[in-house]
Amino acid sequence: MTDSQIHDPPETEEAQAATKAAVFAAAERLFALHGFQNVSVRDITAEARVNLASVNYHFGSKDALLFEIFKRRTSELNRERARMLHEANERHAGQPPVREILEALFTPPLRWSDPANERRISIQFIIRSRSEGTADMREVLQNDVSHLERFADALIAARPDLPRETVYWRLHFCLGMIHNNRFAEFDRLHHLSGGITREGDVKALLTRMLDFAEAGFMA
Amino acid sequence: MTDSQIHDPPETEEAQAATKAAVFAAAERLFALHGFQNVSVRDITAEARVNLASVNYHFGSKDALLFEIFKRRTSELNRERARMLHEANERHAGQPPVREILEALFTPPLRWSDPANERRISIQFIIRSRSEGTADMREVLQNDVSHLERFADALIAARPDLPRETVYWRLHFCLGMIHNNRFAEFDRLHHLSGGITREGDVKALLTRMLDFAEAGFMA
DNA sequence: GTCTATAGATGGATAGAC
DNA sequence: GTCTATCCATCTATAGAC
Repeated sequence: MTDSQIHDPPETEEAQAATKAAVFAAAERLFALHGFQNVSVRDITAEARVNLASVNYHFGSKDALLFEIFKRRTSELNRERARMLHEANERHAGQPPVREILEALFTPPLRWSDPANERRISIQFIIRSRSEGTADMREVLQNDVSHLERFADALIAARPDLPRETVYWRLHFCLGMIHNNRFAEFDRLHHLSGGITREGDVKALLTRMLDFAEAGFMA
Repeated sequence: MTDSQIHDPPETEEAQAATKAAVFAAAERLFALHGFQNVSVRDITAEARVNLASVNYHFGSKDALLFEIFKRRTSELNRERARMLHEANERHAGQPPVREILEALFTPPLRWSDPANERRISIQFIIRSRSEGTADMREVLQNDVSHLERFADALIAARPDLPRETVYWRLHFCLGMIHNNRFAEFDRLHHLSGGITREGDVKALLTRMLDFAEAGFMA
């Protein structure tokens, strides 16, 4: 009679996945906009229109949810960068010039930053995790540098005349350029420049960044 | 120091000033090392070895304490930068070259970053306030750009051939280079490079940053 | 002025009903 | 599985004793 609850109906499973996805999306958005510590589990579940216990049920804890968002987005970003670096290697028989290496480093986060891109918020989340991340995230950032090593090696090969130390520092400067692309900094620049900077034009911004960084590497 | 000219009970006044200074120093240090939201009033008063109520008595609230540290350190930094820019102007009859303008922008925060400098922690506090600051601080950062305007104007005058928009973006890139000089990023770079980068040598780092940024501006 | 004790508010996590 | 009610820890801020 009332056996319909014994077997998991497909609707339930879909509803479960939908709930988890809603929590994930709401959390990423709120964390990216307001900071990790300024967003409570209650804020997330309210935004996602699910019940309060959903975060702990689906992810274990608030920190585990944070970490899962972090892992997914960084691995996606690293994959895109690695693919572009691979393509640059293929185009140039394993010896791409500095500009194309930097292009593989800059393009993915800038493509995500496009106002038309649904991942626009994800890159803000990633940038924020660099300064506000939990101990888990900081440990990953600290130890998981294999992805960056490939870029460092490529740059060293492209500029064998430079001391390796110099190349590492210049890579550090380039990363700083990327990490400064936060909403708040864009707004500040917009204000400073009297409104003539248009951060929505990510294609133009990419060219600007490449011009600046490539010249810096050639010094 | 200049407050000692008021004639009141010396011991009490000194003790009061000492307590306030101890709270200020402990707060700045803990905030810089662990982040604003991760440090409680209890942590601060314990570190300063004063009673729990001291923060509210001397500063009004935790946020007001944060804001007071922020105001003092940023005004000190801005003053040093303005003085160096002024000196560069005097050396070059009001038309300093790009490198000397950038030198006035980079030198103060790097001088503070020296391991031998007692303000080493202050610059970490300032950098952190850019991403974790309260609404008060963000409003100041957003609206108080008069200090940066002088640098932007000087750069525009030094490169009149460039579109103004380009100069603003390149200034933004330079600020990103500075803001990326966090302890955590230094550690990561140290790890990535196999230990060959020495961030303690701030004089060398300043030269590296100037070489990179100047070349970027000449593109 | 200093300090203890506590109010008042919030947040993460969970038990238990359904 | 979902959701409500609640526990418990923690924090800021403050009242009141001294």
